Amino acid sequence: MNAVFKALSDPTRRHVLELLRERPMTAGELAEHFPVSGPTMSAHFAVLRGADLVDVQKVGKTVIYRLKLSVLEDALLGFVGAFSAVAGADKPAGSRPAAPIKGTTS
Amino acid sequence: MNAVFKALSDPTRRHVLELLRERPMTAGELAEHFPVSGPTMSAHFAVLRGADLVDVQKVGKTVIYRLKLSVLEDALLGFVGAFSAVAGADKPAGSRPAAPIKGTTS
DNA sequence: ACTTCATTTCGACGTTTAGCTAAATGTCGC
DNA sequence: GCGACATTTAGCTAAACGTCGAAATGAAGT
Repeated sequence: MNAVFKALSDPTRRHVLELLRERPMTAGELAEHFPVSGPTMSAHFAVLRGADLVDVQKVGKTVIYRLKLSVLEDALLGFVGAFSAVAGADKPAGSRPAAPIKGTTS
Repeated sequence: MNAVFKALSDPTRRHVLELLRERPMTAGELAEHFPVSGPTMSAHFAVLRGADLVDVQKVGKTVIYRLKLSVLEDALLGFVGAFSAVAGADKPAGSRPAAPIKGTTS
């Protein structure tokens, strides 16, 4: 889960995931959307694989990347869900900040 | 928004936000939860401030940090919301992956 | 077999980051 | 004003990161 947030910390990788949201794409197809070198993109893909955010399928001489939506959701919604009552994520009842620390607003 | 994901990429900072979810806390109070030095924590706080994820209030010789939930939600839910139909985040209708690329699962 | 194409691995480089200690800043009680 | 306390700033080191070009791998096509 730490790996997911690490993977998400780079704009290029987030953009890759957004592209993958529409449809699976090959490495080269994805790479066309970015002004960086092939090896750089390959490194980004490796990070996404390491976070288990994508599925890989080798087809001939191309590699198809496919988004693993559930992993993204589990990490992101699991985290935000703990903060606010949203997304069906079951969060503890006592989530409403009430204790005004020690001598703050008084 | 990139700053938010960057801030979230560190486990310590995520944990700080989780602590802040319960109630506002002072820098020292937060720092007690982590095995790192004060200055290191201060640097983490600076990142969180830079991402606008916390509000700061100086009270006497202490500094109170307060979670800015809406910023967290905007970034996180805005991102996940674009992927799946969840959290009331309005996402485009054509989000269902349908095009099976070229010669994939066939 | 040889070439070509798609992608990854390797080795290097510059930047960023998390961590530290020491020192500075600011606030309180005396 | 002085000393104690809370926090930040400054200056540093080591590790991690994003990027590259060159080389390696692997699958077709000829």
